Amino acid sequence: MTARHLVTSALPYANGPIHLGHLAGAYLNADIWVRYKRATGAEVLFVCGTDEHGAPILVNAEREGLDPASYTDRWHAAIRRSFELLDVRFDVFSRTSRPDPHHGLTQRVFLALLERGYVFSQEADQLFCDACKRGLPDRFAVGTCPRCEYPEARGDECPRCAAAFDAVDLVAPRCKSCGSAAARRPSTHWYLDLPKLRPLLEPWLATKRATWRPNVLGEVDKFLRELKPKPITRDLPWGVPVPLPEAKDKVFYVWFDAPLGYVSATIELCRARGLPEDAWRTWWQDAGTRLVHFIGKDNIAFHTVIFPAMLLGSGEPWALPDVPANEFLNLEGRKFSTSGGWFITVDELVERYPPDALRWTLTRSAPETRDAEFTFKDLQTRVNSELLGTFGNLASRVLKFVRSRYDGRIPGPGAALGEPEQAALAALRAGVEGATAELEAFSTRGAAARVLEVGYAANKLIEARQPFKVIKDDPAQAATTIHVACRLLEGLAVLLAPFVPSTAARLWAQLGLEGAPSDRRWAEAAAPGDPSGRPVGALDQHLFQRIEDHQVEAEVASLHAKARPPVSETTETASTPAPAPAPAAAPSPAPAAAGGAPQGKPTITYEQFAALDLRIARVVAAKPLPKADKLLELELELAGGERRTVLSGIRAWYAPEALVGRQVVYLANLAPRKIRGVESAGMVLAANDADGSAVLLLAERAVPDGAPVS
RNA sequence: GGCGACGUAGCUCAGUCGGUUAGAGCGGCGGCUUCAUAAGCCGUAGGUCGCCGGUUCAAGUCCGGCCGUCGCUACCA
Repeated sequence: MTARHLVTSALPYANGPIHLGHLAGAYLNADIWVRYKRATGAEVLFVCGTDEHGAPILVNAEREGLDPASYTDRWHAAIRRSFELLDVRFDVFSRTSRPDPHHGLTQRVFLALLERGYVFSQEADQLFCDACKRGLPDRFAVGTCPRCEYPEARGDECPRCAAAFDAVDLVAPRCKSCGSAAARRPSTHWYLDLPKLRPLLEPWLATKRATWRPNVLGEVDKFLRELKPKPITRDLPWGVPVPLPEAKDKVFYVWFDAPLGYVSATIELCRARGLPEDAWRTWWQDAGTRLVHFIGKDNIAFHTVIFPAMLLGSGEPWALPDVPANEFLNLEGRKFSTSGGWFITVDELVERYPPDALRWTLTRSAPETRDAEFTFKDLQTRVNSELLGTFGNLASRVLKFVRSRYDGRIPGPGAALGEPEQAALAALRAGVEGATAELEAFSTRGAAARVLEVGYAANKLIEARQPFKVIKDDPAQAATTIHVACRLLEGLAVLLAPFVPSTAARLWAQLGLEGAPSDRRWAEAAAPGDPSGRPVGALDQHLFQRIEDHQVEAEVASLHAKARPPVSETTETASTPAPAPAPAAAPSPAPAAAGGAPQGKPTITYEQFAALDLRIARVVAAKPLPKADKLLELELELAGGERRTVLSGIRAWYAPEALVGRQVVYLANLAPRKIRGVESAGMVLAANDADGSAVLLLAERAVPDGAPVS
């Protein structure tokens, strides 16, 4: 078995708080696994850090009037603190915005890939609109479909024949906004040639098929089927610069540099420890190291295909990972939604509950095989019934008995071990074995269940022997039982340590042991030492505190109070003062959203503005468009009962029935466009919120339908 | 819409390679116990394993179709 392990947790994107869903998905399980591995004597490095590049951070920083560096400073600090509060202890928690070593490393890997032919640049003609004086991304170009000659094809796809192509393939391309003919200008982009890397990738993946989870393999296969070159450069002022003279003003796409953040964090740590400059290679480029990426299901393709492809293609002997990806955690029956207010931050929960209560609950409900659920009722059950009822009460009943009947010293075995004692010790050994097997398969949830079973067995021993009763007639027997129970508690402290570290340490002290349970080797949990005669420690504090019904009710109520209704009603104005800007924090590395910053557009004349036929229109009917997740088909009424059908991509944020009767702002003279088989006449105006959600512009008070807007 | 994962007791979830009467915890009901934090232990009720079809001596498990949930992706004039 490999004794050196490099463990990573997905780099959180530095634009929002960490919530329970993130924790359960990729951080807590990693922390537990690392603690377990260390207890087996393995050498482990646990690295993480914030992912700080990409357009969303740039945009959000701008909105708050901050430069991206100070913006990410804030979130980096907040996220780091949240992990500390829950005792998730990384060896290093870095950030991808540090030029040294992160930028240098990223550039070096890029150059290696380039040199070996796995990155190619394409000086593709990019469409430019000279009238608008800007480049035309796919979406802003229209033209004639090269395949079916449909005259209104979009830049990337033909709505009629469904052909996919590049904007420059369009026949007679023109600018979508002003309609003038588009010019071509060469522009260079760099691509990671994934199809070319496939031969390196597949032999390695083949070795993983037997052990990886089905959810992971499913994503891998899906991604491999559609493997195509991926662009790795962008025109942004924030990111790792592309180290080529011809790539001035270009940076790497955030997904390219982010996973290398794992490596740069390692380099940073080695430096901080004063090791030689190449020491990090022991962790990343030595056959004796096992690499494990803990991530959520949204990140699978990046960690199983793209990042390994980058490493393989660079020609250095990189370690390649195992990828235990979790599914998602829901909260009280709904998805976590930062923008919808349906979330709880770690910081806020730690004010009311001990970290260990949260760690245990999240572990027991971890979404290892499918989406799972966190509820406060569940927290209560797991704390009251499992932690307190099974473990806490066990410690209490046994140790207090030692205190009161044996003068505070653990008795030696007064008699030979009987069947119940043997059975209990066998259960402990089985627990160690079972938990080990689960952990080796990356199931912290399964392992916790096995530890719980040891607790059950210990309680059964007490019931079977009734030492509190037997002590009168057969003191030797009672002493034997209590002696064995103390050994079980010692084993349990070792087993519990990765899951509930601070509680395990307190139990350790209550047992009168020196040091900490994490000092003890994991396998030795099965055979605790002889505690005879050892004085127990202070018992003035219970291991766990009960969670009362009223607490559960209060939590659920306050969650509902701060939540916006899911998709039911249009948001009322003028209420929430929009406190913390909290766009969804995607566990990352993830690709940046494609939508770039709405850069300031060129000044236009009044005539140009007046060319827009803006009007107020009443929504008289609304229904989801079939086969489209985002689109709503709206029936609008203008003056004199004139009706228009318009499509709008707001389905995620507005329930159709809630829109009927509302007066929206409508652009009436936009060229009609057929989408998904339905012709949309014009568009309804909406603002884009920080998290990308749409907020409709509505008439502040009722006006006649069709009223002009100017 | 395409692709993927999932759908098991009132609730939360286990079920390895197809193999006897499908399991656990919580909740319900009945009992025991009082060392212990109203904690513990025993027993019991409760399931058409989403639906339909197929393969097989045998299907919760494999295959196909359908429905539902979630994710990725497309649509967001």
